[in-house]
Amino acid sequence: MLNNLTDHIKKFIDLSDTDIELINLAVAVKSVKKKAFLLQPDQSCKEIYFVSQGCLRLYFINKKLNEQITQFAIENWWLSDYYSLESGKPSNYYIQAVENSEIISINKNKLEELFKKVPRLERYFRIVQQRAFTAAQKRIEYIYSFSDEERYRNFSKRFPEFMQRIPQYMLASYLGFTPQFMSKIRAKKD
Amino acid sequence: MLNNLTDHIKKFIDLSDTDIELINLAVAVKSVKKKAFLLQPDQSCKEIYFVSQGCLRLYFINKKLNEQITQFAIENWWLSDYYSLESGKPSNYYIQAVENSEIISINKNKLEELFKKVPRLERYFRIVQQRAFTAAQKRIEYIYSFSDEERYRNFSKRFPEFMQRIPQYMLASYLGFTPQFMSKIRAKKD
DNA sequence: TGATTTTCTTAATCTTGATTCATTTTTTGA
DNA sequence: TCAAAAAATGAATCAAGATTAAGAAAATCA
Repeated sequence: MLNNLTDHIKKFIDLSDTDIELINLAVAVKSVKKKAFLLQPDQSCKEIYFVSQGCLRLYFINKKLNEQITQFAIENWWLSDYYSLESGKPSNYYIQAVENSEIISINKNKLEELFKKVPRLERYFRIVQQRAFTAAQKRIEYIYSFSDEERYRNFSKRFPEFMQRIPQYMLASYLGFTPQFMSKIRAKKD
Repeated sequence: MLNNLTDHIKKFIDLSDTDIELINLAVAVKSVKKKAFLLQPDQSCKEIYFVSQGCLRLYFINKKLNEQITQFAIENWWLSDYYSLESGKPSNYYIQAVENSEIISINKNKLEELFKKVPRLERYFRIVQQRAFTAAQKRIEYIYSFSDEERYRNFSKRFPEFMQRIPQYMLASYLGFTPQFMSKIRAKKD
């Protein structure tokens, strides 16, 4: 549903019918099956992804050869490897669908053209980026404030619905500890 | 020097002389003595800060009553508590000068007015926020990729000049470990 | 629906970095 | 310039969470 994107944008800026048409011409809608990849290491990232429906994860393989998830994206979130996108360098990351998902993508160059045609979109993305940055900061604050066990309990209190949607080992990875440790703390009390 | 700010902006977007005037009218320049505070907990954060000269740090007091630094800002970096800024809620953070510094501040409301007069600034801040987010992501990647010792060695290789500017205990705090542990790994080899 | 793959659990041992407490070195400011 | 405060070091003990190695339970799919 293309509307999911423009509806989201309308929460932050006004859009004329022409604006909406221009946006819809610039984007592409993809149905992505669970476990399918939108980005793999050594590809350079050319697009940003808006989750219209479903869930994506961003992860890399660390030195111990485990998957390390650094972000999830659910409905109304953007996801990309901005480092690769900006630098043009090959990514270290995978972007993979955690569920069957509907994704709206915009190519980097098309987005630049779109900014020229609809300059107010700069404002929308400024706000979106600021929020993403704020969330990343909060995450760093949490990492340094709480023990792994506390972060797990905290997360399960704050996002009980989301926990239903993903396997536990993915949450363990996102929180930065092993599935074994997660079992241990879950066994204590839940 | 007001020029430091407009010069930085000009790296990303074109500015007319009028734009520059409007920007300079909206901002305030402050000389900030080492250890002076720009923000303290329970105040709500009303401004964003651009470091024209010097160094700022953003930190909070964690549950163990230690200072936890989450960001530094040196020349040409912006710093703020965006969470407090956006929500209007009282901050949990201190923003403090690490060195005698020259800081250019913009009040939140003045910035909104300025965006109306110079809409291209939305683009500048979009790019700045995207880079800040990318840096925060990289930081999270590092936290989960490397041991504390590896992160220390990594940091000292990548930013030798910056390490000269700040006390070691601040770097230990930023990297998330104790000064004692830092002494230990420095003693091994340097 | 049964076989295979994926996910979760348990337990023993090991490691990294915290804690505590004391001392030394460096910086600052009156 | 010297006293006080701030910063860095050292060593002993401790704890959170990793690792390793099974095995059990759930989900998937042909």
